[in-house]
Amino acid sequence: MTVATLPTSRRSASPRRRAPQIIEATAMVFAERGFHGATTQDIADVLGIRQASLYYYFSSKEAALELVCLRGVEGFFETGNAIAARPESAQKRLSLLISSHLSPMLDRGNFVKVFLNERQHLPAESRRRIGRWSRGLERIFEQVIEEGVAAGEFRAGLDARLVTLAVLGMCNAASSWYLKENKGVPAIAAEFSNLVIDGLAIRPAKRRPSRR
Amino acid sequence: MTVATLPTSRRSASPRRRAPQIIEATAMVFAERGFHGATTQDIADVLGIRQASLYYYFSSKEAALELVCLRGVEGFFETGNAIAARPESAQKRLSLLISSHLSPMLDRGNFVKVFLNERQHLPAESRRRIGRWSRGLERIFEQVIEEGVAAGEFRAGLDARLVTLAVLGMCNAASSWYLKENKGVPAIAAEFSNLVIDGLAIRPAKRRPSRR
DNA sequence: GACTTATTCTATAGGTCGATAGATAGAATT
DNA sequence: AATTCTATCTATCGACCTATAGAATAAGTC
Repeated sequence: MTVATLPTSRRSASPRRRAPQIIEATAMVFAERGFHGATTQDIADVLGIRQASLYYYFSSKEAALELVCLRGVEGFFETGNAIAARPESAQKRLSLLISSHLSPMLDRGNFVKVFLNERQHLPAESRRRIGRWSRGLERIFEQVIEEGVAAGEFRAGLDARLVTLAVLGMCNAASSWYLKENKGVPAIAAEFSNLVIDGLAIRPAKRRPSRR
Repeated sequence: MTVATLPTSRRSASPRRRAPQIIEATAMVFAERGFHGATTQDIADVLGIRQASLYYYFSSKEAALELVCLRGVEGFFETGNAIAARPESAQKRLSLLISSHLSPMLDRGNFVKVFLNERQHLPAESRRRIGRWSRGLERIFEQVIEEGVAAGEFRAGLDARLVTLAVLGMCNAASSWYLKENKGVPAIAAEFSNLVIDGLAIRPAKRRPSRR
């Protein structure tokens, strides 16, 4: 005995080299069929391995969901915060928020989708932990909108909470159709920004006496 | 033969009197846990009956989902069409569309929620059938928006498809938070309409600085 | 009160799925 | 060459869940 084989701290060939692929496949399957609708067999099929082999990479199906969800939210809050803190107009910052909220759909669409649709199935603890991130992001939007009102950029009297929910709902919905529709993320972001900032109606000549 | 015992056409005490309650409970459970996350036992528990007794009311869990989804979409298309056909401005009609799209959440929130989130798990045939309704509604929004552009009410150059998806995403998202937030449907509809028609920004007071 | 119809029950078959245990093949390390 | 570590495999258990079959009860109806 004696120390014999040092607990092998650094060494090792390269542990879990395939982990990224495994979690990618998991995200894909969860995104497609939902957490409860998907079986671990489905995931294994995508990877071409046996169902039981997955448990080398995660300890339970729920743990796998948590991994996917985490990669689905990571970054949102931080970049949101950074944008909100910029010394620019509320309009500009809101546009940037919308754009940055949409952009992860390019490279992590499945992760985001799973986070949005399946986080309710997380075990209580991690659900609440992840829920905090979510609410934090809402507050960022809400605050920028309120600042816009205070600065006289946005209409007075609007309900910042409702507007926040509207904008986030609009953006989040994109995760369910952006693959089918053939629109680039920048185009979507631009159209959404225009809609939120300026609306659909034409500016000048407000409301002509409805002369038909 | 002869007529013997008339196939009991009218008579009978009153068949499936409890059916409405059963489907209501089903909608509630599906809305809460999702189709695959919910068990027929969960539904039975809500009703205080045995799991197997449910099969007197529906022939399979999937059939139950279809019933719920149908009540979740019914009416949307018809009332949408009626609104689109009115002889009013595109602005007004779009506002009405938004409002009528939100109102079923008052009395059939769970059905709408299940339709939105779980319809993907319907068997192929009914999913496509129900999908037609959905796409029909999208086209109604899209067309009203295009008419608004043609009539010079809405900005030229906007992407009617993207705007439609934005508006519907915004409205549909409400099904997931309208119970937690304490906002009345009319207030939500008003805020959303204002947002979509006029946007957040204050008009640069081009002409006539709205009297003060 | 006999009969019929509506509703719920008991019991269980049959299938699927998540998870564990232990073996094995191959690569890297010593 | 021997050893260690990574990754996957085989085999299987137990739990849960949908759905069926048929009995039992309740609620009218004649």
